[in-house]
Order: sequence, then C-alpha cells, then structure tokens
Amino acid sequence: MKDVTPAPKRRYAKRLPVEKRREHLLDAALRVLVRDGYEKVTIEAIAREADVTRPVVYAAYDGLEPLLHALLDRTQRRALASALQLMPARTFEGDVDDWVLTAAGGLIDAVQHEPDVWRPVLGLTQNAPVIVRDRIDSTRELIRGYIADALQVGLERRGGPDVDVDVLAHLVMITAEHFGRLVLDQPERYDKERLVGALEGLLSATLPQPENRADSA
Amino acid sequence: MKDVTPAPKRRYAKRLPVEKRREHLLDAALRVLVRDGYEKVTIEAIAREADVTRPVVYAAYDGLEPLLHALLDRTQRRALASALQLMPARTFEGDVDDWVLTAAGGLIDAVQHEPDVWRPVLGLTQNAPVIVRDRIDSTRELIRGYIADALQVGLERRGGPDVDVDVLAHLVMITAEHFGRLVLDQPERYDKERLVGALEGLLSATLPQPENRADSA
DNA sequence: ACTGATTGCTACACGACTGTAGGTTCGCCG
DNA sequence: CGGCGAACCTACAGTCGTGTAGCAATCAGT
Repeated sequence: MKDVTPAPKRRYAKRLPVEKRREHLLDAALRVLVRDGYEKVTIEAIAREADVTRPVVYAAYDGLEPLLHALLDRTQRRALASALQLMPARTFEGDVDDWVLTAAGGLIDAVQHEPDVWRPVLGLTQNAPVIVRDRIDSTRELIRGYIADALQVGLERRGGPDVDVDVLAHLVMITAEHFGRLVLDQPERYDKERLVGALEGLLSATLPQPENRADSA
Repeated sequence: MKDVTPAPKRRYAKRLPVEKRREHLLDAALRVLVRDGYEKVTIEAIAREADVTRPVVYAAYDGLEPLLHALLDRTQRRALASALQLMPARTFEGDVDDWVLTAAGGLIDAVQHEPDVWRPVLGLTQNAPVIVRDRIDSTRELIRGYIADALQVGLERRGGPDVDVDVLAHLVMITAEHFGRLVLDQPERYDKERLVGALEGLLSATLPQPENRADSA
C-alpha cells in the first residue's frame, strides 16, 4: 500500500531566540499579506509561510492581533519615516508649488523603492481588518496635519486667496495616495514623470504664478 | 427544571416565492454589510439576519459569490444611476467649473440621501472581498471615462492650458469619492456647504477666470 | 560527553462556516 | 377537504482556523 499517511515527521525548524523569531514571523506575515491579502493573514498561514508550527507563533505573540500590531509598528516606522522626510522643514524657503512637486516625486520614488511596505499602507492589499484600518487612519491624520501646516505657511507667505486649508490638505493627501496607487498598479501607464508633469501643469494654471513670489521678500 | 434545551423549534418562516426571497436576502445581506463590514458577510450571517436557515439561502443563490454579485448588481443600478445623472449632458453649455461644482453638490446630496447604498461603494465598509473590489473598480473606470470626456470638452471650449486630462480625471474622481466619505464619516465637520465652498475657492484660483469664457463665443 | 533549560512539535478540544441529504410543513387548487 | 408540490427545516459531514497541554529535540555550558 502506498504510505497513506507517511507521518511526514516535520523536520525541526531552526531554533531562534524569541526576538529573532519575532522578526522572522513578521517577515512571513508581510509576505502573506502582500501575496494573498489581509483576509488570508491568519496564525495558521503565517506559521505555514514561516515553516513553523502554530505554537511557535503563539510563543512569540499572544495571537493575531498583537502580531499585526507589531507588523504595523515596523511598517509604520519605515513608511512614516519616508513620508515625514518629504514634509517641508520649518526653514523651507521655496514656493508651495515647489514643495508639492518635490514631495510628490519623492513619494513616488519611495513607493517604487519599497512596494511591499507601501502596498498595505495604500490599501491596495485586499481587506484590511479593522485594527489595521484604524492604525493607518490615525497615521494618515498625522501626515495630513503636517500637510495642512505646510500649506498654511506656504499659502500665507505667498499671500494667495484664502482657501479652506483643511479641505485642501485632504485633497493633497488623497492625491498623493492615489499617485502611489497608480504607480504600483499600472507602472507602465503612469510613471513618475507623467504624474509629476501633470501636477506641474495643474499648478501652473493656478494663481498666483510662481514668478509673483520672488518680489515679495 | 429550566428547560435546558427547549428544542426551540424554529418557527416556520413566511413562505416566499424565489424572486421575493432573493430580494429579501439581498436586503438582509446589505444590512449585515453596512452594520458589520464585508468580512462578516457569510451565508450563515445572512441567513440569521433574514431569519431563515441556510438551505433557504442556497436555494435562492448558488453560494456567497453569486449572492454578492446580485447585491452589487442592485447597488450598482442605484448608485450608478445617481452618479450618471451628475454627468454633463452632451449639450451642457456652462463652464467646466460650474459643472464640477454642480456635480460635487449633487453627489453629496445623493450620498446623504442613500448612505447605505453609497457606503459600500465608497469603501467605507471594512474589507471588501476581491470580487467586490473588481466590480467597483470597473464601475469607477466607467465613470472616470465620462469625467475625462467632460473635462476634455470643457477645457477645450475654454481654451485653457493643456493638462493631462486622464490624470486630472483621476483626481476629480478621487476628490468626489473622498468628499462622499467625509460627509458620511464626519457629517458635523464636513457638510455640503463647506466642501462645495472649498472647491469653489480652489477653482476660482485657477486660470482662466470664469469671466474669460463669456467673450470667447 | 552529559544534562537541563529552551525551543519546537504533536495532538486534542473547540468553534464557525460550508454544502447537502432527507424529512416536514404550508398553502394552493382541484 | 384532501393531495401534492413548493418552500422550509433538521441534521450531518467536512474544512479551516484557534488556542493549549504535554512530549521531544536541540544546544549551551560544564
């Protein structure tokens, strides 16, 4: 008889101290996440991907939720760090338009450089659980605050028409996110050059023109 | 003795012909969806919500996927109908800005009027399964096509600067969607007046000014 | 090499959902 | 009023994920 259940006797996984194991598991979780979407991220699947049994996962984390939080912490550190670097320094001297264009380009670069970090953040990955959504939402708000501040300062300096900075920050934010999604989803159709170029075209159609700012200082 | 297992003997649900039952089930599914999010939409949950047993659901639909498709068909008919009404008629005479503002206001009205229809579409409901996402994405593209056409015509008529209409259509689209989300999520903070007002402010800062268009005809 | 603490594995008890077979009730229609 | 088909229900078998108890393998230090 063909060995119906050859009792495959799982080969012992390499032993790791807890901290190493945690990193290992987060890597596995991220792979599953990017490959299969949020709904497939289970303790079971992570254990499989990490080539370990479930009890090992439970030994490292108290369950799926803490694990996801840890994964988000790590991802957030990476993504948020990149994103914040795009924010204008207090001492930023140029025009708001310049900042927007620079930041847009920088974001696109960042996204293309670490797609696996950004894909979950941009919501491309299917089915984010509530805890993930909440986390991302709060991060979004943080960033949006920065954007609003930058716009406030920039627009005041320029002395442009008074706009609803809060709403505008929303629009800038979702535009940035959408640009990220576009380059990830359809890189051949929408590349950095095209998107930044389009944005530049739009901004140049806006009052006041960049040349107005030079003589205000 | 307290009847430990009183054999609750489910009371017979009202008998319905298949078509009626289908509508009934879709209603139940939508309630579950809006209340608990996509991840909780299961045959089981729908049956519970509809106060029927699972076999009844299976008698009406071949499984969860067909049922969801049907639900999307119905929702799409409603949402898409509203959305398309906002598209400019071929004979639209006014300025692009006017159309954008009118459409934005109309969309906000529609969203507030039928929140349960729009919430899933706008992705507020947590965790859309792949089939739902695909469906919504294709609808989105359809609408975006309309927007692009409208912008093309409107901008040519106005003779404004040549912008990347395709990218601009993306931005108009996501702006509209985001406005919808804002009024649904934080109605006290963002109401129709504020959003449309902000948009108007932004457009008025754009060249050429509306008054330029009158003398071009 | 020996030993014990550390890390991993097997195995079990649950719980939720799926899908279906087969019996039961309802209500229309002769 | 009796039958008969449509519509509903119960019950079962199967799958997949959770969480935990207890055994087994590994490796570090003597």
